[in-house]
Amino acid sequence: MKHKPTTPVVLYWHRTDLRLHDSPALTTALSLKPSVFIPIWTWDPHYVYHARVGPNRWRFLLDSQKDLSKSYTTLNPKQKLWVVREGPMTVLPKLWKAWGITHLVFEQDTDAYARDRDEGVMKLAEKEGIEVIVKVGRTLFDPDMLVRNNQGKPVVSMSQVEKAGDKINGGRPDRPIDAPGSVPDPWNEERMDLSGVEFGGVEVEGDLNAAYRVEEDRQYSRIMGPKGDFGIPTLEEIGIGEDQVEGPHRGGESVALKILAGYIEDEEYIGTFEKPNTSPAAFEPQSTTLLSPHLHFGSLSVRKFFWDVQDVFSKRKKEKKQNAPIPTNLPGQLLFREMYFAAQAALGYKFQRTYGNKMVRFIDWHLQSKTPEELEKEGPTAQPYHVDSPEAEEWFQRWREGRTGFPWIDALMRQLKQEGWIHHLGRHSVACFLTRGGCYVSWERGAEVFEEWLIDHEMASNIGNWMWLSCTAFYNQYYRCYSPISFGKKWDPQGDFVRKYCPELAKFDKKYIFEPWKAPIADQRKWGCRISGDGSVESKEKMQEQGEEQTYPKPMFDFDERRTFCMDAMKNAYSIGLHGDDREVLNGTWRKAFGIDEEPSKKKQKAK
DNA sequence: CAAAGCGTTGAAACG
DNA sequence: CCGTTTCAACGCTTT
Repeated sequence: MKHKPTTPVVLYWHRTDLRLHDSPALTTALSLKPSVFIPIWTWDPHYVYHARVGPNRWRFLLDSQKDLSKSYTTLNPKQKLWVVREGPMTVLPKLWKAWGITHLVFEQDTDAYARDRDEGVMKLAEKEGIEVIVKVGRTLFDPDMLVRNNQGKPVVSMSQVEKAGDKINGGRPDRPIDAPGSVPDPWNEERMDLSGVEFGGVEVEGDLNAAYRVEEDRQYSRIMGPKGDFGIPTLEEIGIGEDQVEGPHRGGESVALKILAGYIEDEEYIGTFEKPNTSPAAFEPQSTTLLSPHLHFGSLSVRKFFWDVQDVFSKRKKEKKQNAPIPTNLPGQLLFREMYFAAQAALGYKFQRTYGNKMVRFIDWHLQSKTPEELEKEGPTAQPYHVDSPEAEEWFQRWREGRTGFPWIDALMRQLKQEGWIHHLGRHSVACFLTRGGCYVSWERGAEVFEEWLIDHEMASNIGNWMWLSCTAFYNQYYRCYSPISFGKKWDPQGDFVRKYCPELAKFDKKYIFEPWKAPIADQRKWGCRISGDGSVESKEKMQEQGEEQTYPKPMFDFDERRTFCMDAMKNAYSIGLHGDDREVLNGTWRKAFGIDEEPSKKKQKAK
């Protein structure tokens, strides 16, 4: 039998659980009565260079880390969040050795990369004789358990989630746990110092976020950080200029708890909240809670959110007040999250893409992802998709940059880029527009843009929602299509939302605000903005030479024409009925099934 | 104007 | 006659 030290030296590994309240893993770690307790964050180069992360999310993460670190220091002046700069697989064994660690504790993570990483770490720890404790705390239910309760299949509907959830504690997640009132000391300064430990270096090749680095990247030089103090990275170290971070949304557990408490106080809001009735055009304040980024970084516990809302529901029920029903109410929103986590858990890496994914319908989109084999051949700097149509590529770029010429779409995309958040229904609008209701571009392109810009980016929810909106999984009523004109008018009848994010249209009458190209040229002149060109820098400059100060692009296509095209194409693709794991998709012969594998000359003949 | 698909239900068929 | 299986019809899909 192995000798167990009586005084545990506990390494607590924070990842997407940047909080002290309701953390089963942290509570367990402290219940070991550690003689030494070291809460760390590993600044993982995988996330830094190989996940798409825009400036707003970087700041949100740094906010969250700073807030947590401060909370630790408040509990114990010797404590903070100790940030180490290196990949976990190489740096953790160094820490175990240098600090004489006996226990490693962390919260179960959810996406495929994180689960692989954790499995690797656990194997290493076992070899080194470190005891590892993992607790579920990121979701209401253990996603693996939801899958097991659904006959091992990914859950694809709300009723399946409820049924599978009912088998766990009768559908009632555990109540939240209080934050600790104290934390033990780390080692003394001398023993904490890792100056003598060799820095392993990092692989920077294929940096997906290189475009944001306007300053020198100084994140990695030593394990203890450039200042040697285990400090939280700064935006300057990451190479991001302050002026790139425009959004108003800030991170941190104390911010999250304050926001939640504010909503909980408003019992009418909590009790009557129905997502479909909240406006995607509302800003300052927005119509939903905006707690999603806090759920992502774990600065808010989902169980705390769930039970605080349930308690308001119970109170209202006693008072004989109606509560909004599942799935449109707040708990329902959290259950959708569970559905996506469980689908991800069931499929692993395959969940993230079409290729090899049995749950996702195959559609002959433009800008299809390259296969893993193609990407392997082309190396880490490869373009991730095929440009099968220069026109579709142009549409995709214009969508991304908010210059489609449809003000509703452009306002949303600009809000997304500037602030890192848009309302759920706004996401529906732009996602439908890019895929089945406009551009007919692969949902995987859209998911990559959302991954980059959303401060609340969560792999499972992002991928799941893109499948939903593109009608490739979870949802299939492709004939229900969002119109960028009438849907905008419905939610923003005065056009205020459009005017805020497309300020060049600020003076346009509401009659034309969603279709500015229909405004007479005299009015366009009067309102100080000509509808012309494609919104690119070149096209704007050209107009300026002609004396037009401001321009807004013409619509990049006729929407009704595109809607008809897309619906016919979706109907065709549905009737062909391929899925991501079908042979034709894996070996590229799907083109034949769709009749687009022929030589161009043959195709022309056929068209006649 | 209709397009899809899942789960439920209840009647009919079956053994 | 009864219990079981099958299948078509129907209602519901967060927006």
